[in-house]
Amino acid sequence: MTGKEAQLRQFREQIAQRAGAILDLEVPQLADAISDPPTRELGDLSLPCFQLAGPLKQAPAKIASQLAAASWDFPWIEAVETAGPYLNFKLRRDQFSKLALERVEQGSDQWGSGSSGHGKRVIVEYSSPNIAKHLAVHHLRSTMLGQAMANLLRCSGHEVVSWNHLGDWGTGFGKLLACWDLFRDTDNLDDPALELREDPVSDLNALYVLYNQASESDPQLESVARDWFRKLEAGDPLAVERWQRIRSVSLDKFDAIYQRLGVHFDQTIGESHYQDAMLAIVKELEGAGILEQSDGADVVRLSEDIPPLLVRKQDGATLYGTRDLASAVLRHQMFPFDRCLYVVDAGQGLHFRQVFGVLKRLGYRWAEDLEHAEFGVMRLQVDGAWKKGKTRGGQVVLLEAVLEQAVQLATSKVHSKNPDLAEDEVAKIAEAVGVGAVIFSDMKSARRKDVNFDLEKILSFDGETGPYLQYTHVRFCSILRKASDLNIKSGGGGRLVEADEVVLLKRVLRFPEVIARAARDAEPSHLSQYLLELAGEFNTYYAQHRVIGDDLELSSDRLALVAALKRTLGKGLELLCVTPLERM
RNA sequence: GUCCCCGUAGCUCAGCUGGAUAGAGCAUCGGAUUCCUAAUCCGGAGGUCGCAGGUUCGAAUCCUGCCGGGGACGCCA
Repeated sequence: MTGKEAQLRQFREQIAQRAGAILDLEVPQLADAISDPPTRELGDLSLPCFQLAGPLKQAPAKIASQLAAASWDFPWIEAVETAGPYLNFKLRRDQFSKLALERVEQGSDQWGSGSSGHGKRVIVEYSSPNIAKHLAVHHLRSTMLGQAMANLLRCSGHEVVSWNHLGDWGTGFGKLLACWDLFRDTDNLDDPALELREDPVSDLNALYVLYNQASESDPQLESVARDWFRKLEAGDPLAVERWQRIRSVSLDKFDAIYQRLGVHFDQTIGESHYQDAMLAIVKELEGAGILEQSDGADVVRLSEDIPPLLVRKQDGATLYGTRDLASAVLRHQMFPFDRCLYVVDAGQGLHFRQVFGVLKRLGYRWAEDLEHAEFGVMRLQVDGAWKKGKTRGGQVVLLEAVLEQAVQLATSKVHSKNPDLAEDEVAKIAEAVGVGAVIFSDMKSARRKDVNFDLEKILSFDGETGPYLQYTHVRFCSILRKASDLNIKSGGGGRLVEADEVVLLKRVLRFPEVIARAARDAEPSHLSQYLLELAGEFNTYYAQHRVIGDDLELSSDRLALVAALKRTLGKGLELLCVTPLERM
């Protein structure tokens, strides 16, 4: 509850409540209407009176004057003035800054967290790569957006189950299982054993390519692969063992990268897990009488503007959609949820509408709580033009390679900026800066927008970037370090009377609201944008004022402001999986 | 053809539930470093918010139509 109290909203609500009392009028959402005036000269908070005009049958400007004439005896209000239909409040800065800092302090480690999700459970599905392949840059979107959403939801009080829906099943794996025998002379996967290799996934990929080349001249190979997959489905011990090993080395590789990115899953359940559940769901569809035959396949019809969902092929095999139906049912059994997010690219929009639609037809009320948190495609530069990055044609850019490049560049930059640092510290900082730059660039703008993966831009580290935020955080830390050396303690804030100090405090107090909104909309960019604004405002302030100066008491109050900013930016960066740094 | 997403400065994007003069970054031009990190800051230039209607006291924001870009549309995932 501390979190909820420590918001700018509390100040707005007090104003709204008083306005209602003066006018003897109930206006439910009045506090939401209170915002910032366009210029500082006009005041610090503003209440537009348009909405009040209707119920009161008076001109907005007249209502504003009436309100201005009444008593506003809050200790933190200095003056109330009208500007036409707007009622503008000037804050009493000494009081306001004191209250504001107190509220951040009350939040302590919980600063930013709220209670909007209290008692609610959310499942977030994201990342969901295919085993036996490398994570590529295009996996970054789902992985980081999903992790940030999970963090934001958790921070706003939800119980979150993060879910990795692994692509670990399908006829394609038959080929890999066959490779063990087919290419013994080229690469015997038991010698050295897959698990002991430096890069087992690359070796598997190489064999996969060999297989596809071979099958062009020898069509028989296709059926060999099918046989192996059939064996796998039937539970043949050798097939299962080989598949397990592929799965296991793949997961090890994923985990290494997930760890670098700050990504963690509560559940890693692959498509292989739904064999029985799929049979059950098909039976259920039959029982409900909504499974129909169409061209020899089984489909479920939906409303007019959506094509039917294909549940079973002519040969009786199940499909992607069947798996998603089964998975949704199982999820709800395991963790009855209030909301279930699928962080999957926008191209799957129709697919999810179909799956959700079928579950609704089955009468599952929780189907309303399924949500496709779609995002735009990542495009790569190919011959000067931006193209969707697909695995075809070997054009895939490995995520690890991108991270390496970013870290390398960061390393040389740290060296030149800070030559005195120890080597292991440089490595740590460069890792955080390089990886942070890549992550932040992906979460800076609205998730629905397509993004061009512009490595040059990502590695520029200037302007609205992850490193910019980290640098700002480093400034906070430097100031606090210096103060600590000089033995200056944080003050209560009563001397923060500069206009830009009020701006900064208002910004800080908005933090919990921003998190709640970002969690509600499953939109990490709300937080990214907020942090950029906070950093920008501070850096402007920093250029004009000294925090630690001759006036000891003023210094200690400004230190408290810096501490509040540091707490806010630090927490915000963590939520976005960017590491806040002490130096760089 | 049907459906979904997008269209704001040269480029990349913010703009909350409609509110006062539409904001950043990059690029460009000019400036700031005896002092808490210049990965920063300040200033200049740059916009009929795709177009046309409508709703409203008020529209970049909501509704309709059109134009442009991207994507998806049954036996892949």
